[in-house]
Amino acid sequence: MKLTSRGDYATRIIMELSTVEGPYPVSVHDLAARTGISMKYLEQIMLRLRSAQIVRSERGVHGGYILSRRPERLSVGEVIRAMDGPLAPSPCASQTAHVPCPAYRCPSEQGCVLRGLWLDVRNAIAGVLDETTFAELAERQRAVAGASGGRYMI
Amino acid sequence: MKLTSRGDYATRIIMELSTVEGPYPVSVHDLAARTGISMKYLEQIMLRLRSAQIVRSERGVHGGYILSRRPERLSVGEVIRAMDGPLAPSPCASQTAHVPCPAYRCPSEQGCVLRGLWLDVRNAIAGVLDETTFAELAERQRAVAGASGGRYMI
DNA sequence: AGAATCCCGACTATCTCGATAGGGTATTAG
DNA sequence: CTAATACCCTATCGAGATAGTCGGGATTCT
Repeated sequence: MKLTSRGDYATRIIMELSTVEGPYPVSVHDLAARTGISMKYLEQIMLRLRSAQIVRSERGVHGGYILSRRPERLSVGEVIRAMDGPLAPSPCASQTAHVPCPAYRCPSEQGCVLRGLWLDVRNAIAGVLDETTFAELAERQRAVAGASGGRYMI
Repeated sequence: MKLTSRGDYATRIIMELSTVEGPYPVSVHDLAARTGISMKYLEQIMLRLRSAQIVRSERGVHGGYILSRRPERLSVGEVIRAMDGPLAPSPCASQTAHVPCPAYRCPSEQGCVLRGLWLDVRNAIAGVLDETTFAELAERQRAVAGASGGRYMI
């Protein structure tokens, strides 16, 4: 049930973008500096985020990436799905990209006990990730930063 | 957040073993026939399950594998962990195999907002998988099999 | 024009997954 | 005792994903 580094990185990046007032565009260069991710790899991640319409880009000298929605309306689940695919542990339990099991193994989805279980797991995961917005994460960030008199900590 | 086929298979296998009265040993040959998994691959899975002490084996002519505990005391979580590792999406959020993030990326686990989130996800997953026993699954299986006048369906 | 920036495809190691293969060891039936 | 039945163990392999890296092209601003 692992998260890939892409998913983890993307979440960090979007957190970073969520704390930008403005909004004004942030360049890959700046994002790399702020997160410690290599520029080239970060660039790839940004392309995926853009094709998922989570960010939009502006080209040219003062270009960069901007959230395409306000952090209040952007959930962690969307970002993870854009990077790592469906949240469900098995395709047969996915709500956003459902694929049934091969028929010879699972003759009926309705009657499949395991699918019911994977569905419970999927719902548990989605319950957390789809209900957590980046506004909420930014809020938590401010709380811990304030409490610890804190330096940058992502 | 994917389950591997090993995890899926192992769950099916243990479900199968949970419905064996006795208990008496079931051979790899029989398990393969009942689940449709190739014998050789199934054998490997059984070795892992044995080294995790989820099943024990008996060698010789009437040998095979037996659950080492009653299905009431065996959770799906244990089986998944034995096959696919920790349930947590990130090692820093694992309770059974905790590994901190590199310090340059995450100076303090206490203050890490993302770790908090991954921990929520981990707890959501574990809440389902550690609370579901194979006795419970076998019960559900009987319920749907009865309701549909049912044939073998795993 | 030139600098900063995004855009895009190719490339490369490394790993894991899913499986197959082949032989070794214990137990028991006959 | 021996053959059959089973588990035990290690090695190997192809395909695909992961985690990056690299080089250059296109766009925009100064």
